[in-house]
Amino acid sequence: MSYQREKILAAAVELYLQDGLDGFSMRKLAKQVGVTAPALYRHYAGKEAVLADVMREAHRAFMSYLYRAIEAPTPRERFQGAGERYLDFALEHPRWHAILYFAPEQLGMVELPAHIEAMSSARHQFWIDRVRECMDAGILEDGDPTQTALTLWAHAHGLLQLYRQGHLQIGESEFRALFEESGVRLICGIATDAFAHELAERYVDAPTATEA
Amino acid sequence: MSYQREKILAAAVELYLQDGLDGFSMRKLAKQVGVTAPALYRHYAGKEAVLADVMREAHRAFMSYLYRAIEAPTPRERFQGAGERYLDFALEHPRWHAILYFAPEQLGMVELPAHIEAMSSARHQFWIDRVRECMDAGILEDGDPTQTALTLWAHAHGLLQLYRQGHLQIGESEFRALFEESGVRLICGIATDAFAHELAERYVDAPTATEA
DNA sequence: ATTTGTCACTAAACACTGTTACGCCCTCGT
DNA sequence: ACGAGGGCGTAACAGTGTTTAGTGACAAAT
Repeated sequence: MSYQREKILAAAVELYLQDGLDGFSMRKLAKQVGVTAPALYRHYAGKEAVLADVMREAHRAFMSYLYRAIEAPTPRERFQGAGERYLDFALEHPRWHAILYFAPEQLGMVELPAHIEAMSSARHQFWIDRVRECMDAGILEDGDPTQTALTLWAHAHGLLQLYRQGHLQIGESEFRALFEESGVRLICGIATDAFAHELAERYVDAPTATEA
Repeated sequence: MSYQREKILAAAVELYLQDGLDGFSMRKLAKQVGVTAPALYRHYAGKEAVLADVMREAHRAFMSYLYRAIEAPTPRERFQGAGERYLDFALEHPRWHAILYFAPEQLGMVELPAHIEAMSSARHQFWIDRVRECMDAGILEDGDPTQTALTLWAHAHGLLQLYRQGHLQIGESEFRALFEESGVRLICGIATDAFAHELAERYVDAPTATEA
């Protein structure tokens, strides 16, 4: 990893955080580094390679947020803390959060690079671990932690996506409250007991939220 | 609404569905219509205006899917049917589903046009109505239907987003099953009874999923 | 019947974009 | 001292959204 490549990456991160994905161009990046655009191609194969590295930095930043939560003493606090760190990261660094979930084609790729896929899987695994230890602690209903974690992930990700794109016409503090309330709803379930019982009979593998 | 404008819109829809947002250019569109690019500007203010109309068509197509579900006789069937139509639309017409949730900046806008916001709100209202009548029918726990609908919407949207972007490494049929199972988990809740009780005490407004 | 005016269109251009080919220069190893 | 190679700049290509200026046709008005 040459010195110049690191310099380019640092400038790319700064440029992306400042101007977003649409405002990110190789010529702007070159100007910020202090060279002409073609010079960048000595160190990076193309724009997509630069953005892949920026994505990697975003993953790292995100991970550093999440891993702060595992210092808490109990599974429940780790679980809740991770949720809070997730929300903090997304709201404090919206551009970094956004790049984590850009479709490959938006970045000019056909598929995400392997090392990005790996970090994405690691993140997923983090949630699975949080869910599993909560199941072991008797806080979450037993079941496949992978699936339960996915349900949680999808819900949190979906809420953030809707907020970030303006589909929810509310401010940040209201959204924080809404995020928490919606999470509670997801954890407690939204069905009446009668309906939950009926569903539990039909989907035997599903967590029941019942038992008398 | 002139004849030529309709012709341009039809070509734009075709071009978008074929080549996606990245492959969509004013020059390609002009070629498909049979004119040169600047001619388009007599009928549309710019690319963003064309895309806004394409978005409107996508909303209409989506609505036509959703509204098929309200023919069912019971609230529960309408609710479940709407969920199925939602999934059908997203999987059968991924490009049309995608444009519904593109960020304004991706389309070169600062904010979504008012008529798009309106259709988005109408869609949200559709879900609120489904939730409300399920609450009235005693299938879903009483509460603010707006909030419960949002929880459901976020979950479904998040799952689809994750699937569409390849974060879930599975095929379509597996995803359909996963989508349904995750929905059941959301409706029944993922917490144990003890934890759900505790949460319900702290968040008095939240649905309880308890009561003996 | 001639003029006027409006409307849709084309050609050319501007300011961008990502990327490549070519040539220059400087440094490093021999 | 001298070749080799790496880093860089210039110019260029193909593409983008958009604007300006000019052309032609056709309808309305005098």
